[in-house]
Amino acid sequence: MTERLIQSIERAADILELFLAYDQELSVKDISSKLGLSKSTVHGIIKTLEYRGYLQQNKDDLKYKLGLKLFELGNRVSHQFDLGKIARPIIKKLVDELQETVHLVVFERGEVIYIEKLDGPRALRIYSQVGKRAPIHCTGVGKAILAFQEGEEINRLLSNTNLEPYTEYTMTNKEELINHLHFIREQGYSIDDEEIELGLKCVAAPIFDHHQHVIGAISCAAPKVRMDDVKLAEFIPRIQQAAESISQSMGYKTNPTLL
Amino acid sequence: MTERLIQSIERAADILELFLAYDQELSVKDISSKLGLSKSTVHGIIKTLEYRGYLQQNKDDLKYKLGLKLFELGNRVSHQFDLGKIARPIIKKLVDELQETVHLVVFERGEVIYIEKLDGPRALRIYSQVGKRAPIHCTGVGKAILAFQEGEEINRLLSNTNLEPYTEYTMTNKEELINHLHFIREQGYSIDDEEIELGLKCVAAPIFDHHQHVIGAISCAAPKVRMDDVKLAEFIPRIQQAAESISQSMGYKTNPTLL
DNA sequence: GAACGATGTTCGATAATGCCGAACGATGGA
DNA sequence: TCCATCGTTCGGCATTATCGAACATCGTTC
Repeated sequence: MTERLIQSIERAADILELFLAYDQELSVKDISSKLGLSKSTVHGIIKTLEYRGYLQQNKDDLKYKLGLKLFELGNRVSHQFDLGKIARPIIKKLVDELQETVHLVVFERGEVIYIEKLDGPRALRIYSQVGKRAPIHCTGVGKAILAFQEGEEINRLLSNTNLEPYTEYTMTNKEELINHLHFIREQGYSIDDEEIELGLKCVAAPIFDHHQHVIGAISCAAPKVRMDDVKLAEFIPRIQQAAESISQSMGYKTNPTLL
Repeated sequence: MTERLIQSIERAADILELFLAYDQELSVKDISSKLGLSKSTVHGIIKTLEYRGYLQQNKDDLKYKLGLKLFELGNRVSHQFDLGKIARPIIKKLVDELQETVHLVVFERGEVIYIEKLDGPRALRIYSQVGKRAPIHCTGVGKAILAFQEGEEINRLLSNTNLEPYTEYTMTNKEELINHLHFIREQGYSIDDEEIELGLKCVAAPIFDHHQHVIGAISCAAPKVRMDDVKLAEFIPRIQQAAESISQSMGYKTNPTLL
């Protein structure tokens, strides 16, 4: 596949995505030095993006930040997601039943992104945030998605990742992780036991589309102290059932030959 | 101001924004005919946008839709908005008090966009949607923002608008509207009485920043039947108070010489 | 208050590259 | 099987995005 990509659009994308990495206002100088482009080039791109509402300039310090047009577009994306629409009532019911925080993520192009988060009644401060990426190797949802990839996809995805240790319990050995993924695939759900954040435990199950491909996952997250074996035994079938019911709404048909 | 904008970025923006206008999947053909560009040009731009995650192709019908990268970026924008963060608890309190739906909008570059919406306990199906634009001439928030513009700004903004009638009560006469705006400015709040949707009544008040410029507005929306004069008299000071308290959090200082 | 530094903005020349038209490929329907 | 439709590739040309340098603007220092 010999792509012929358009340079200036890529540069515009580079600039926009710089704001994802830094999460602060950036000056022309900042951007040009970080990307290794001349000030005037960056200036031209930025002014175009500003003109179209993709960036906005702070009139006090002349620095730039992401603009409202992206808010508008981003919001439209979430409405496009049938998955979100279908899953919302099911997730709501799950939160009511389990009294804990539930997440919905989608998987696309090797990335796992939180698209819905419904807090349980009890407070829980955790990493996850709608719109942010989830690591694939140390979250319940990431591992659930990874485990159900077809063929060499697991290896491909893991070769692009460097198994960053978030806590002392994060699996950083590739062999070990792959074995663990096979186990997850057999049992049909995944557990994250303080692998991304100390004191946090999650149970997750994969969601499939009508092609039997994994398109996302849901998880229930709670402090480890509230997640004992009894609770776990109670939560697991609920989450699997919810995931299955979402999958069926996406057109997924249970295939007896697969398992 | 002799802008030197970058064509291919503008074209990319044109394509992305086409999805705002049509809200459906679009094919290469659709896009090229709607924009008057050759198929190959559109193809190049689209593939670049897809490569970067700004569009995604439906593998079944080869059509495109907005991609997850925009979701990620758009979500980051909303977090950038101090206004949203500051206003949320105040809005929540307002909904509790009034038991009706409250909106928060921002004003930027002539556009009014809903950035927060908190439903009251009683159901209410209305036009507004987070991320969508609000018309300026026939919504409470739009008129509140318009009324407090400086100098010739009102005329400039209205000259770009064609006062589209949404209902039989929408003001479509420019002179009449401008008089009405002066009145709103004097009384400090605006009312929308079935001007955008039959049966819907809103009260709105403007939000100012530390430069005394209007940066947004909040409104309370309810079915007209629930919004009688008694309720109105009760709601107006609450909404004005909430708006003022948000303004003060934004650094706004009440200026006695202004009123 | 003048000189300086740092950064944003403008401008002209040039080489790169994005654009179009035409051809090719793939798919589905008649 | 042929045809129609649409997505994709390719080569040549003219457009235009890029860079460096100059200019503007702001804040700071002495």
